Amino acid sequence: MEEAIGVRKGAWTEEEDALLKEWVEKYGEGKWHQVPRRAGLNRCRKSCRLRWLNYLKPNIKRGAFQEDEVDMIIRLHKLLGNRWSLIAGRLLGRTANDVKNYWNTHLVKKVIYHKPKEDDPQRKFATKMNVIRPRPWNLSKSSAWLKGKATLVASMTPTGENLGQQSPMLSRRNKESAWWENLFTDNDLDKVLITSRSGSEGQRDAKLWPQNLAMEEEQNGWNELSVDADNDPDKVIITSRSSSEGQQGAQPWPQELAMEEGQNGWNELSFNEDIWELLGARPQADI
DNA sequence: AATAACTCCAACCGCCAAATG
DNA sequence: GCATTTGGCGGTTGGAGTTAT
Repeated sequence: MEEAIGVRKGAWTEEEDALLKEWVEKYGEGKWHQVPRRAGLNRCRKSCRLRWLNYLKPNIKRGAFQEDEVDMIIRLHKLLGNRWSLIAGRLLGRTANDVKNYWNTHLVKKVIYHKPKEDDPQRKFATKMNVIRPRPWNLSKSSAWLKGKATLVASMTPTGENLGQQSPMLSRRNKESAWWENLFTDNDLDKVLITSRSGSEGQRDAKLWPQNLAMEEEQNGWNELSVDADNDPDKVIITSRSSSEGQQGAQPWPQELAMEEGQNGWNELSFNEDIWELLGARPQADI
């Protein structure tokens, strides 16, 4: 099944790099299973792919991370979690491995999300939320959603009430596809909104964007993600609360970053703004 | 100068989902 | 519908280089 016995491991030699580079430049990326044999490399397909993506691919940026890159990593990590490939996709010339390594060696100790104290009286109102794990997907002729077979809208209230028709077969990728679809569109805004809120209770004010970013669900309850007004990335708060506890309208408070899959909460968000614009980033072209 | 401790990063590993037969 | 193959991802590790003692 997997790789053949006796393949080389460890650091790549210049000769191996040259062979791999030559093959990819000639035949293009992909078909990695063919690469070792046809390029004359005694390496596994995964090793070839990784070597190309992380080292040999043109336009890969080397050297220290710039201040703006670090800031972007921190902000995107707060939004996306350990989705290194997605984060790297927003940083020109950086690979997912670079970003991951940088995070693990430089940032993981520095960046601490707000955590509620054990005796925080408001802690009990916290509800666990579904983690939204968007993944890049490729359009395929067999994609169910493309054929209109998949139910993309599968909203749930924080109390677990299913608002839409959620197929039991709705895979994680389907959910993520839905997330991405809605990321750049403003449909279904009456179901789930991501919007800005003014400081006053319940008011929305798009002009204040992005001072205070909130996700609201106009159903039985609501959850929110907020960004502090002083734009200090270290003060970004990801929080949730349940209106069923009678706390709707209270000022946001730091909550445990408790976004977990399979719990009650929202499954889908709709952004009526370009989130990358808000983050000060533009999607990069493939590197 | 020797070596222990630490840092960094390239590479490997295991898992998952989509594609394919 | 099922089994296998493939591509891709995030987590982890090993070793080279650097710094501290």
